[in-house]
Amino acid sequence: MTRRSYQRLGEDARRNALLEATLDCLAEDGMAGASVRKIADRAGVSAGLIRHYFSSKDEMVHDAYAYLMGNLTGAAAESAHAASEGPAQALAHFISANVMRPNLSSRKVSLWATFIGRVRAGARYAEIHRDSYREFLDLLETLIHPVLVQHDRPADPATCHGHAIALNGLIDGLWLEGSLEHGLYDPGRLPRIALSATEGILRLPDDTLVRAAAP
Amino acid sequence: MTRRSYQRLGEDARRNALLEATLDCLAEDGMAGASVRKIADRAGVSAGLIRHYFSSKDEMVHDAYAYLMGNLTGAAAESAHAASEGPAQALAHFISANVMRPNLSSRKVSLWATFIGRVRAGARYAEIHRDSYREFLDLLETLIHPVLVQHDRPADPATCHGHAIALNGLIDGLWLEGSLEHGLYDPGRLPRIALSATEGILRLPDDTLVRAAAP
DNA sequence: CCAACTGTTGTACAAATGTATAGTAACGTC
DNA sequence: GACGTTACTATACATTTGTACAACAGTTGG
Repeated sequence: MTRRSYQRLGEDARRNALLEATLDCLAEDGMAGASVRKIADRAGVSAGLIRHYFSSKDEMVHDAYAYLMGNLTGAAAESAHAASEGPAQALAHFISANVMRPNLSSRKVSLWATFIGRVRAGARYAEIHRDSYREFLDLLETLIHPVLVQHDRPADPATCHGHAIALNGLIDGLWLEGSLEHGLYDPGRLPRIALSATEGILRLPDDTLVRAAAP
Repeated sequence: MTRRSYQRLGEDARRNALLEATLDCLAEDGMAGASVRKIADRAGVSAGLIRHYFSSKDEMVHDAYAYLMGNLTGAAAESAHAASEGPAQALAHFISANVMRPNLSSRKVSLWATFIGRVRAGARYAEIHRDSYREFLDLLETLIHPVLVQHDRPADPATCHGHAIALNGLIDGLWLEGSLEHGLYDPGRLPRIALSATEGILRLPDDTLVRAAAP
């Protein structure tokens, strides 16, 4: 019996490769099709290895969820951080980034939805969801507040929180439908729609954010 | 060998029972856990019967998706239709209905998300999604237009369409997070948040819709 | 260059899966 | 009340699943 040759990888490299392979399989075939054998195949290792890194398949899938959400929020937060011309620009860039590539991606939406479908029944999924959602809301609130102050709009915590909830809904929904590429409209219109809607929700003068987002 | 006694049901009754059982199983265990045996158990029939009504398990799941979406949009459309005091009230009721029970339901969101996760890879899922999304957008546009006219706001088709996209995003996102019961805020606040945000997006005077929705 | 460590492979196994099919019994019809 | 139709049950079968485990080989330190 000849045995496959292989390369020993460090703890983290192999772990990440397995998580990426898990996400690939999940994006293609959903929970039903992501078997340990397919995942191992995709990662270029044998099925048995998975249990060397994760105590069960479930644990691996949970970790893959947390890994995905970290990437998603991280990418959007970065583009807000990169904006240096005042709070309106930071908010505008953050919102735009969420409805443009690379965040706007059918693969990412598919994964996100597959996991969301498990939140109700799986306590661990619910935990990861709640954490990433809270992080997103907090981020939004800190971006909204200075913009409201700048335009002399009410900016008490309750108002900010309500606005953050509404904006998160808007972003989630637009990101979702835009990513699914159903061909009902051009996703290129999304940033403008999102910014204009945000101006309305926050009762800012028209074009405040649209102008801030322009290059 | 004693054989289970049973009752012969009409074509439609049994079909619907199987679709409901499918949704129940999907809501609990996702695609991975919804096996023909579990579904048959839940419906109180033997596993073999499924193939008498559906040519394959996949076909049954597809049908269950279409069945679910029909119910969701139908319920919201009804509450808009029931409003008889002008266009603002119809729009306000439609939006409220989408972020309140019975549409606000963790079971429904779980199902919806599980299906959305399959849209990318399954052509039939994509078709059902596109159809139900288009129906929702059209419905929104016909509700928005008279309200804009009433308040002397621009109401050309392009503007209406953009507003419908934004509103759909807002509704989707709020419905989703509200249904997941993560405990980060009180879902009872959602109708007010949704209506206030809609006023902003459509640039209507404050409280126009909030007042219209009041009993 | 050898020895110890452990990342990695391959195989084994019971349980669960979708489908196929033979046979049974409930119901409408005459 | 016998009869034919068919909704329905039960069993069988090949595949796939998650997990377990023994054997192997790449790597590191001496």
